[in-house]
Amino acid sequence: MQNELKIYNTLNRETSIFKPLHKDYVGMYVCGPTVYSNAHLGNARTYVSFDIIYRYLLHLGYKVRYVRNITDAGHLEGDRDEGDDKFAKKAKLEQVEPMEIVQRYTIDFHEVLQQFNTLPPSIEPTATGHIIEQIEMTKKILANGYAYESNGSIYFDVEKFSSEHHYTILSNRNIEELLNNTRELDGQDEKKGRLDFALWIKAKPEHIMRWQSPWGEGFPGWHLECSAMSSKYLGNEFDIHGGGMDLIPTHHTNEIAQNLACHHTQPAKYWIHTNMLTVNGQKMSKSLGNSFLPSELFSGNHPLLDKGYSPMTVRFFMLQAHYRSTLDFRNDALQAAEKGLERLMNGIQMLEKLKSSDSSSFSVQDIKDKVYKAMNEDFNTPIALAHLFDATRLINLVNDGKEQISETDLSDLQSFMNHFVFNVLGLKPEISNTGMLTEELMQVIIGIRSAAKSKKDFETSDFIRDQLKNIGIEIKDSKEGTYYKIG
RNA sequence: GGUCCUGUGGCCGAGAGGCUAGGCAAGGCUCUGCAAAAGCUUCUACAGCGGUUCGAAUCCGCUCGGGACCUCCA
Repeated sequence: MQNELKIYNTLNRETSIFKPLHKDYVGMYVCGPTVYSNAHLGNARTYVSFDIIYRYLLHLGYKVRYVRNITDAGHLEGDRDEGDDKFAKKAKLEQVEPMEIVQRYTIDFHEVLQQFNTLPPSIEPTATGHIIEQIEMTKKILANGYAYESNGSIYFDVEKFSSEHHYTILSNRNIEELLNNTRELDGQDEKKGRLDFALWIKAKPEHIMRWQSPWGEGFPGWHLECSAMSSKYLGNEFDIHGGGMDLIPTHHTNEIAQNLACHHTQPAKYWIHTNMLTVNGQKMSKSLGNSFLPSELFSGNHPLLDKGYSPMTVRFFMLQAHYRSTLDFRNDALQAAEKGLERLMNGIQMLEKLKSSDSSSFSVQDIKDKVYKAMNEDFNTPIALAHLFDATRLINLVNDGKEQISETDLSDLQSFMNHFVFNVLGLKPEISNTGMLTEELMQVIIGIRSAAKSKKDFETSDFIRDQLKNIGIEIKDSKEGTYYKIG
């Protein structure tokens, strides 16, 4: 099963069988957030997508080292390589220390990802914790002749690099066009070429976040940190490098260039890129001002939403689309996901109560094979889910006595469904946080109502039901008994 | 302006030459004191035009929509 996993690789735009560099081990680096503001839902989608990839690799038995950085310095506004970085800017705005900004939004990021039930990475390095490594790398790139100093800053020489290497291998862009693109350049005297980017930036006097370097006080360029940290924790060559698609043309392109210029190796064997989350057909982004905060989504406190949706509904919603497709975010679609998730979860609950027969009228192995096949096709979660829904239908049919399942098949299906849905897809049952007292009180009330019902005192039973409904508690009678739902 | 991607039923979304995706919604049925829920089941599709092919949603061309990147972005 393991050897059948296929991954789409941005490097050659082909889907091919995944072969790790070292048998049974996988090194995976994913570009993390720049923590200068709240994580929005688009950010969350990327990390949920890589969470699925991480979980599935673990499920296949790989020992995975998953490194995801926190960018807490050096990320410039624009590519002008001048002025304040994002942290200093925000810090000024909010009148706090830059590291307070970093702290606040790092915590926010972790909280958001936890709500979406993503597993933490193995290592989560920060840019500020790896200044020395970045300086060392800059030195090497300088020594190798792919960078130059200009007014206390160090720039990567793209033109020189591209004469020897395929600079645009990831983006598949035409380098000549990029170089000749007559887009407006405002005050770029320091750089030789318009594509050149900063490895190290000289700090202005008012700049707070600054470090001592051979070239004076300054701070590192954004692209360098990922190169430095991935090399440090995963080696010069590792298996998977991931991130959002929007990182392809600049950030990842430059990362590859830096690694080649420094170590003479292409860092990752497989480059995986996730697609964007859109709102009404447009990319969700901070600059467009159409981003959703997860908290707004959970509470429903947003003009585009009718109501709030739980983190698991949103996670499920994301899984219903392939990670390389754009996913359009809208109220109706969330509503549909909420119902769909409920159906799947009900199926899993039902599975526990199923009675087995002497033989099975359908093949459990067949279901499992189809689900694995889908996941092996570049982590195709929508198809995997489709087959899990087929399984759900069969579970319900067994319950209705229209299909049969043997004892061994039943326990096989139980462990498979539970493991796959909870551990691989990372869904979890939503626990109502009403507490034990509410639960006990509800059981008392339901008991009274059931007693009235059995005496055919429907006036009383309906009265209880109506009163509860008024305070937002719904009573539902089913064959298995009466249960309630809050909200 | 340049480069590239994309257009699937009421909605979201898979598929990528012949074989039903799936979920939601809608209709029917079952269960039920009633209601709700739940379950089963049915239906509706491949932007338009032309071409290749025995056969196209899937390949090619054109037209018309939508989007991304070329600036920071997950």
